[in-house]
Amino acid sequence: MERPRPAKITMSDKKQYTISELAKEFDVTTRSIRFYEDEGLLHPMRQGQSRIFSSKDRARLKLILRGKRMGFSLAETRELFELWDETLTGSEKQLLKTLEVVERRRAQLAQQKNDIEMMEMELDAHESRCQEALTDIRHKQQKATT
Amino acid sequence: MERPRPAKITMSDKKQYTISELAKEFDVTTRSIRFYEDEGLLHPMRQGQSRIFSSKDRARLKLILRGKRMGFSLAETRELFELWDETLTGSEKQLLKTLEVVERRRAQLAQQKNDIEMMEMELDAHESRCQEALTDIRHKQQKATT
DNA sequence: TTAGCAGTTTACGTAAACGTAAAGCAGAGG
DNA sequence: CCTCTGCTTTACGTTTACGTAAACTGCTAA
Repeated sequence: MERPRPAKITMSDKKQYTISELAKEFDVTTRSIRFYEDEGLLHPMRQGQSRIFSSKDRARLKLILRGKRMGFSLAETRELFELWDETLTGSEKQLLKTLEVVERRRAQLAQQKNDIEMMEMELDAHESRCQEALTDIRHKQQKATT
Repeated sequence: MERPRPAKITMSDKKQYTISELAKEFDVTTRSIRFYEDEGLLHPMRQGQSRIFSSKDRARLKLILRGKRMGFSLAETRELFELWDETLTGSEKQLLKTLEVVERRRAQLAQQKNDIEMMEMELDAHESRCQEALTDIRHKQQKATT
């Protein structure tokens, strides 16, 4: 009787996602995703009582996680989201404020790049010291066994 | 009677610091500094009951704060400190483990650099959109006043 | 029909990183 | 001598970002 399947959630082109799909893809718990929704960072639709996430939600989740890796709080990320959204509807004053925020973020990124470079240099230095200490130790072992 | 001042803590070459000096210099609260000590990240000497911080402590505080800007937890920073310290005394096994950790950090930094680049591109894009929206608005205002 | 997931809400628990209030000691200046 | 200022400890409070448990719903496979 091959009836057409009852309109599965997962369409072939994947414009929609279940909570566990996203959880698996990005390696976060469903709890976290729900929490992000509660905090106003994601706005999934509902089918019955189940959440359905759009590709926009997916993109946002990706941004949230990137923000976390960069040390941003959820509040900061939410602030960015809200600014982005206001870009479409905002007044001139709003837009100017947004540009200011963008500049501040840029400065922050510059600082972070600096921090990363310093950190890399230190890693280099300590790696060298480590290597030296290692060859030293091995040298001594060599001598001890002769 | 010009006696020599009673051995002031602050020598001219500044190898020692009080808690509030460091707090001011790095714009953190004294509470935070004490907390870092409690967590084993700083090890100030004592003069009576007052803390005296060495320039090593100062350097470490700088590293702690940099770590925070990069999104590191205090535990992660402490782990690094401990590894650095072990470099001097560690066994071969210890040193190899340290090298592993260094590699992991490097990978993390690479990821962060990537994240930052992406973020910068997005800031560029949104800034452009903002600028467009602004000229649009101003255009309309121009028309409205003619 | 029953069992078993996957999902839901509600709510209390927890770890990290401090904030903040209380209460006390110590030296310097008036 | 008294007070002020800075430092100290002790300890409870707070925010963020979830973890975890309980109890319920709805679909699907056996």
